[in-house]
Amino acid sequence: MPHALRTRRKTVVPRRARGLRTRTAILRRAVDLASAEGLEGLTVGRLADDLGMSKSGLFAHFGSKEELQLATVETARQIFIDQITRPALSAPRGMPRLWSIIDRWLAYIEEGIFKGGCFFTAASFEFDSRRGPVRDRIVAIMREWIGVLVRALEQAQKEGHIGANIDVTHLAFEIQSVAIGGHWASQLLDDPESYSRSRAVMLDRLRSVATSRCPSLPSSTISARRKPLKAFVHPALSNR
Amino acid sequence: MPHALRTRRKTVVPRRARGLRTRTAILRRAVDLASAEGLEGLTVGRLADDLGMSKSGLFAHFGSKEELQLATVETARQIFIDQITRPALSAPRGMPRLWSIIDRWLAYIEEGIFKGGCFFTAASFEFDSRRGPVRDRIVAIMREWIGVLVRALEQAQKEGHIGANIDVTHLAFEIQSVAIGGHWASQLLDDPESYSRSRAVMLDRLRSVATSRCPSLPSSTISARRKPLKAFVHPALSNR
DNA sequence: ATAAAACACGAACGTTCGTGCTATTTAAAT
DNA sequence: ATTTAAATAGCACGAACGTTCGTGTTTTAT
Repeated sequence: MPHALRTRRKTVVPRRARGLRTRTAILRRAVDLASAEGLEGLTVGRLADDLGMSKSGLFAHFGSKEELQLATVETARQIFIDQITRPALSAPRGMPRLWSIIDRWLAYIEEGIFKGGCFFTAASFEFDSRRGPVRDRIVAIMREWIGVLVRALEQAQKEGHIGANIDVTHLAFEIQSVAIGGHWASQLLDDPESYSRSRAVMLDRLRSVATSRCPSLPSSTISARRKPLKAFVHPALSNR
Repeated sequence: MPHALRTRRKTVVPRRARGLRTRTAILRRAVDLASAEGLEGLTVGRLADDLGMSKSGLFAHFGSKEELQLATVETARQIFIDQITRPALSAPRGMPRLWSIIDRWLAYIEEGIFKGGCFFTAASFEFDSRRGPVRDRIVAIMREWIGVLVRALEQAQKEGHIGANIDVTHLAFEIQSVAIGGHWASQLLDDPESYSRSRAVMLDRLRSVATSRCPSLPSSTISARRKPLKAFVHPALSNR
């Protein structure tokens, strides 16, 4: 809901121990709420009630809703790094590290900690047709994420784990697409197998580009027949 | 914005020539606006201004915002059927028809008629964490769409165009994922090659499951090196 | 031509939102 | 213990939203 005169306040800088603690608590809750109801659906009043504090008290920590959203995005990014990309660095370069990233990502979502699935997938589609700093930040983080995938693939190529003729950008796009597809099937269609489906597809794709020098990947689960997605056939198309 | 007591008005039934004409004009514009700014971002006042009529005058055609949203969704579905699935029926069953569906879908989006890309992709992610009739309808239409893909794949299998051991549900999920991925790359990252990327991936996947009896598919554009997705590398991950 | 029905408009409603201003509480520093 | 600044609360605002209502205007039916 854009205001006629958007007054954007600067971030509130001076902060002591207590303030920093509540600020952290606010943001932790904000990420959770925003993953479920979006960064815009996350209202100041709602968030304040949820934490048992006043609207204005909470608001004072950020100075504007936009700053709150930016801080929430930053917090989500930090969680993602702590839970997924950084731990994956302990895996050997190349395919093992790539798979570690993917597997941790899927496992983290599958745990269902955030009701709304992947925070950034939701944020991507919420802000893809808007303007301003929040969108810009989300775009930058998503480019960063694609960069992580591409780099891991390039390393796998350099290690000889995947063929030298493989277009890694292409493959990164496929991986990202299937990840988003999992979000879609899970959140919209309530498909309980959505993420295992994503995992299986990614595994299949990676296996198809792997060389004999590639360290072993987890055993494929594709061969096992899985339940079909529930689907209705459009009447106009049912007549052969 | 949920009201304490949601008063849901019945649809306004009695309608004659003039009313039907303006109603059609409203919905045509509504689909366009909603594809860009979402079904919720589509406000009654905004839409009315856009069409040079009064809020209340427009509102009277639907009785509630929810009914307006439902009618908009229905209109979008009809456009989709008219532009994509129905014309594709003229192609021979099996792989040609499947590719006709996919190609028309991508071509229609690529024309950029709707600023917000694919209406249903946007709507899917906007309503995936909500409740109510609008979400339910979107889910049903998406299941219908998956059904179209699965059925086309099954026919291709029956015609011997693709291998009998192929899991068509799996493949339909991949196709849908890559389509959504194209939307993502186009709308969020402003990647001008996004949809041609989607097309290339789908073509590649279909080619990999095609038999020798499969009628020819368009020539692949994959081999040609394409520009990489713009990406930054996360500092924490740049250290090997 | 006239009555009835359908359509459109303007003004106002109640609510929710982000935001600003001022007072009060809390915790740290002296 | 007193001072001082940060942290929170209380209250009110203007704007935008969906919605209602009374009234005028156009179209259709008789």
